[in-house]
Formats: sequence, structure tokens, C-alpha cells
Amino acid sequence: MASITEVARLAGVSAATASRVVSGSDYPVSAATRERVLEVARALDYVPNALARGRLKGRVPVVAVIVHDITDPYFAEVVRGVEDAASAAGFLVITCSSERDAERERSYVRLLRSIRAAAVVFAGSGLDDPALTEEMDRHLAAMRADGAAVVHLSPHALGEPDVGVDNPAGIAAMIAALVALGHRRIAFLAGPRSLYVARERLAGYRLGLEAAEIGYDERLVVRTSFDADGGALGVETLLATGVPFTALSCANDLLALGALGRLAALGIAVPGSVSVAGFDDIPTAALVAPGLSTVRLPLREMGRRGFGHAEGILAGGEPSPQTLPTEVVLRDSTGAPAAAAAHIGSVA
Amino acid sequence: MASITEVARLAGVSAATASRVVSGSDYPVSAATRERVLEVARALDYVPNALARGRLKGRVPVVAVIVHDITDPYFAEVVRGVEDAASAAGFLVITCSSERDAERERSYVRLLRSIRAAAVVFAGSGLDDPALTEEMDRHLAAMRADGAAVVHLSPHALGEPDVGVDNPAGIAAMIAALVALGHRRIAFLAGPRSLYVARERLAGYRLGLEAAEIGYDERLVVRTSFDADGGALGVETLLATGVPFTALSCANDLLALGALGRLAALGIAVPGSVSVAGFDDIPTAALVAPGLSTVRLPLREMGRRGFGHAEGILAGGEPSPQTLPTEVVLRDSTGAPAAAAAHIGSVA
DNA sequence: CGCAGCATAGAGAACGTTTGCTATATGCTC
DNA sequence: GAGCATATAGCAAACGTTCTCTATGCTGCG
Repeated sequence: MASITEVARLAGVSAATASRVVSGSDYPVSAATRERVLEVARALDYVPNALARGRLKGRVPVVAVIVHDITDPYFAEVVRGVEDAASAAGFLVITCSSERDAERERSYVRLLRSIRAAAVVFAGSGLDDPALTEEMDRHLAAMRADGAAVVHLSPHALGEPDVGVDNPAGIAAMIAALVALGHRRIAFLAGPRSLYVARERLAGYRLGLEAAEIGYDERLVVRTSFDADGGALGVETLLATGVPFTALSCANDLLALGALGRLAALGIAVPGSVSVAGFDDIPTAALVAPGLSTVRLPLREMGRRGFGHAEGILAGGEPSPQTLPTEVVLRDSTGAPAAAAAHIGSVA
Repeated sequence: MASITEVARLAGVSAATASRVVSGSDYPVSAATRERVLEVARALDYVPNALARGRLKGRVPVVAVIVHDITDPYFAEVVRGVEDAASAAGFLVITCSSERDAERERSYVRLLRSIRAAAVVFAGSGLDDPALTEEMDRHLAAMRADGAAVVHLSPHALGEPDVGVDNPAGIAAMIAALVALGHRRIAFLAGPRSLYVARERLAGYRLGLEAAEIGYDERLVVRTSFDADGGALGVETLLATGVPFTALSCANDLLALGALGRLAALGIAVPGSVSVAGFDDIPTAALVAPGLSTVRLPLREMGRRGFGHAEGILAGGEPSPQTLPTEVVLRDSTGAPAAAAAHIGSVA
């Protein structure tokens, strides 16, 4: 592996001069010398050692994204957005699937600190867990002290996201859309209680209800895990309680997809007997039949801007927080409530 | 940020000794000294500088996965598998979405070489493009010369995968399953011509046909892009040519999902009028209605073993190639061909 | 009791790059 | 023509860690 010293030697210049040429420094180097160095570098297939460079600068051009699970399409999209922006800037992207496990997250942050990653983007929502929060806070402070940028794309214990969306308003807009279709009895799959983003979405549900002057009925809200299994379980719970509803709003698309699957298995027509709505607009939402009505989040753009935010911090700035717009997307899983068999709660 | 020197100073030992303690070297250090160093390291929140360490060793504990698109569930699963194994071994995972673009791939490999990544796992299939192949070959040789491990999980221009599956046998098994259901006219969505993996799967289709003594009909094979759009387009093409078929086998799940969507939109019943089968068994396959019959690939396990293979190479060994088993999974998108309206080709 | 050998610790070099400072040459101004 | 500014190049230090020697003191055996 050719080093700068070797390039310099073959070009008949000092290492300093060779470095100034290949690193794109603005230090003046005569055109002739520059050309000679460049030629040798090309011939030797010289690739600068980012480790050596990084040791001097204190960090390496690498940005990490902490996700709950890269296999979740939501996070895959965000990571892709970060990657698009990062690779354009010459940065590499490290993905860390934390599984919402504190120990895993801790060990990732340690590894990230050890390789001096330039930035860490937290894509997922924080967990309301005082012990974890306190420890994470320490680590984050340490990273910032190391000169790394820390960016949040979701609400977390320490505050609002740097780049995010208005979750309550998004869900409220979907509730409004369902109300506009004629629904009054709207159930909600809320996800886990401890996840900040799930809380915000539940708040949006209540907001939407209030706006439509519909009373909040605790029995129509089911808390489960934030995935397809949770959606299936949620449908069953709802059906078991026997409280009638004509629409089912879900705190994310995975829940809605799981609900759709269980409803199909039970022979309950969508949107004939019940309308179903998701949140996020992951690619799969458009692929299933019936197409899932949902709220589109600019996931990839969030990733891109998340990286942009990190770049801003790295450049010494203090970029201001951004809230990106959401949009209700009505597909085939929602419709007007059926006049007759309106209450699938009683179907079960 | 505390350095080993500082830890050593505070512990009253030399940097060498401190290093031996914190790096887990097998060099003998007395218990008392060891304890003292450890305590100071803890107190100072010392995190070893992987950059400095990496410069000495020539590489940093980072493994890269080159995928076509992290947003494709197939690749997300593989990456997750690599990540699980890698993080257990103290490695970080870099994901690179190449978009099958030669220029992007080239720039990724360069970046990866510059940070001295320990291993590169190519998750996606190679493209049959002589120019690209020649250049990639050079880069790979350079990486190997740098001491990095290079692992392939799919067939590529330079040979067979290090860890992979028997694609032809997998597709052939699905064809056999369709034949067992009573199908004789089986169409095939083959994906792009230039992708090695797509070629193998097409070969599997022919193999399956031969085994059942069914003649190959060129008109039943459609080549499109390897995604959901390609599936929708494939259905249209097939319908337009008017050649009758009762089952549709697809070279991957995304194609099948796209086909399912288009068929639903056209009001063609699945599996009533036509059976549809995918390949890969991405998580979404189980989520859609009707559930997609497909061939399960141990995607995550491939990722895990891919990392294991890289570790083997890094350890100086020559791990032998592995072929992982596939399994036909019959869900609701396949059934016996309808007696009457058996030929949906004529429906159009 | 003396010496070999072992257990443990430290000194110093090396890795590749950047950068502040110094050195040299060139040309311009007065 | 002398002095000075400018353009260009080189020297050397520094970053944090590991590793190879070398050194020291102690144990145990003859």
C-alpha cells in the first residue's frame, strides 16, 4: 500500500508538498510540481490513509445512525437518506441496530467513540427510562466533548428532535380525514407506552378527537409492541372487548399492516366493515391490497437533513431545528362506514 | 478525551504497561498494577482510540456491506445478519447502497480502503459488465493486498459466492410445488438479464420445467427490473401477449408483490384465477393478503455467516464456501388451477 | 551462596499524515 | 542595486497506540 512518503519520494518532493497536493489544501504548490505528484499518485493507486488523517483531526469521515432495527422499513428509509447525503460529502455510514436495548446501545456508542465517528444520528425515538436516560446523557455529553455531532430525528428524553415531524398534527389530520368520511367511533393502536414517539401519536389521536368533538373512550385504545405482531394482537384485543368501532387508526404502518392481516384472516372486510389507517407511509403501504391509507412522512428527507444538521454542527454552527411536513394519503383501506354492519365490535 | 498516556501517568506506570492492561494483551502484568490501571481508566472514562490502534494494525474493526439498496428488505435482512455477528465480535458495520451504479461502487470501495475497513461483504449479485468487472477486480485485489477480507454472498463475475444458496434448485423446487398443485402453464418474471442471480433463477425455472417435462415457452418469460414496478409491468406484458397461464413464478418477492398489486387492481383473483409465487421470503411476504407463497432464503443467517467467513479470512484461514438450504413456503397466493377460467391470458 | 532464568516494567521506535515554522529563490520597488 | 515581499518547498513535531528490546529484581536450583 503506497504511502504519501512513497509518492513524495517518487515525485522528487517532500512529503509535505505531496500531502498539500493530494489533500486539496489551499497552500500554494506550483502547477508543475502538482502535476508530477498527481501523476505518481495515480500510477501508485495511492489512497490516503483516513486513519492517519483522522488521528490528526480527531475524527474520521464517518457518520453513524442508531436505529431500532434496520429491518424496519421506516429506519431503512431514514438510513438511506443519511447515506445519500453522507456519501455525497465523502462520508461513510455506520448502521447500528440497537433493538431498543440499553446495553447494546451503550456498547455501540462506545465503539463509535473509539473510532472517533464524526457524527451520530439517532433515528429512533427515545425510551422513557430514567436510568437509561442518565447514562445516555453522559455518553452523549462525552461525544460532544470529543467534537462529534449528535443529532436526533425523534423526540427523546433530552428534548425535541433536531429534524423531525409534527407527530400529533399528523395523526390528528388522519383522524380528521376519517371523520370526514363519516367515522365517529375510531379505535387507535397506540404502540408501547414508554416510547416517546408513540406518546406523541396518541396525543395526536386525542387532539383529532377533540377537534371533531368526539369523546375519548379508553377502551378503544390498545397498547402493544410497535410492529406487525402488535397490530394483529391489537385487533384481537379490540374485538374481544366488544366495543364497536368503524375505523382503526394506527400509530404506525407496521401496526396497520398487522391489523390488516388479522382482519383478512378473520374475514372482516376492509374497508367494507372497518377502515384501517396507518402512519409513516413505508413503501409496503402502497404495495398491499387493499392499499393502506396512511400519513406520509418524508423519511428519506429526514435522513438527508439529519446529515445536513450534523454537517452544520461539525462546521461549528448551531443549525436550528426543523419540522418537516406530513401529508395524509388516502388509499383503499379507508372508506365511508357501512350503514348496516357498521360496528365490527359486535361482529366478534 | 483521556489518552493511554494520561491513564498511565495517573496510575503511576508506563504507557506500555497501561496499554497491555487495557488492550487485553496476554503480556504478564501483576494483579496489583492491573487493578490500578483499570481503576484509573474507569475513573477517566477512557475509551481507546481505535484510529491509533488501527494505524498500527493496518485496519480498523469495521466491516462494510455493499448492497444494491438498503431499502430493499432482502438487503436489510442480510445487513442485519452481518450486524448481529459483527457487533458480537466488536466490529462496526458500514452499509453502502450502490444502486448498482459502478461509479458509486467505485467511490465506496475507495472510501473503504481509505479507512482501512477490515472486510467487505458484497451482498448483492454482480452485473455482467466486462468494463465494470475488470475495474472491480483491480479494486478487490488491492483490498485483499491491503489485508482486508472480501466476501461474496451472491454469484458474481469472478465466481461463485462464499456463502450463498442454490438459486436454481430453489426455483426448481417452487416450480415442482406448482406442478404438484396441478399447474402446467407457468409464467416466469425473470428480472434483468444482466444480473447473475436473475440468470441463475431463470435457469432454475428451466430446470423445474424439464423435471416436470413441460416445454419451455419463451413467451411466458418476462424480463423487467428486479422490483415491484417490474412485477406490475410483467403482469401487463404477459396479459398483453395473450398466452394463457395458470401460475406466475417470480424471481424475487418484490416482483411477486408488484404482480399481486397489479392483479388485484385488474380484478383478477389470486389464487382463484392465477397462482403467484415469489422468492426470498422477505418479511412483507407473510404480511400481505393473500399471503405470498415463496421460497425462504436464510437471509439473516447468510449475513451472519458472511461475517463469519470474513473473520475466518482475517484470522489467516481459508474458510470453505457454504451453500445454505432453501425451503418452499406455501401460503395463500397459490392453489390448484381453476377448472373453468384456467387461462387468465385469455381474460385480458 | 551464586547464577540462571523468569516475571514484570519501562524506554523508544514506528505507523502516515498534516501543519506551523523556516528556508530559499525570484522578482519587484524604491 | 539593495532590500523586501512573495511564492514555493522542506523540516520536524505531533497525534495515541502497540511492540520490540532492554532492564531490573526476584526465585529457585545446583
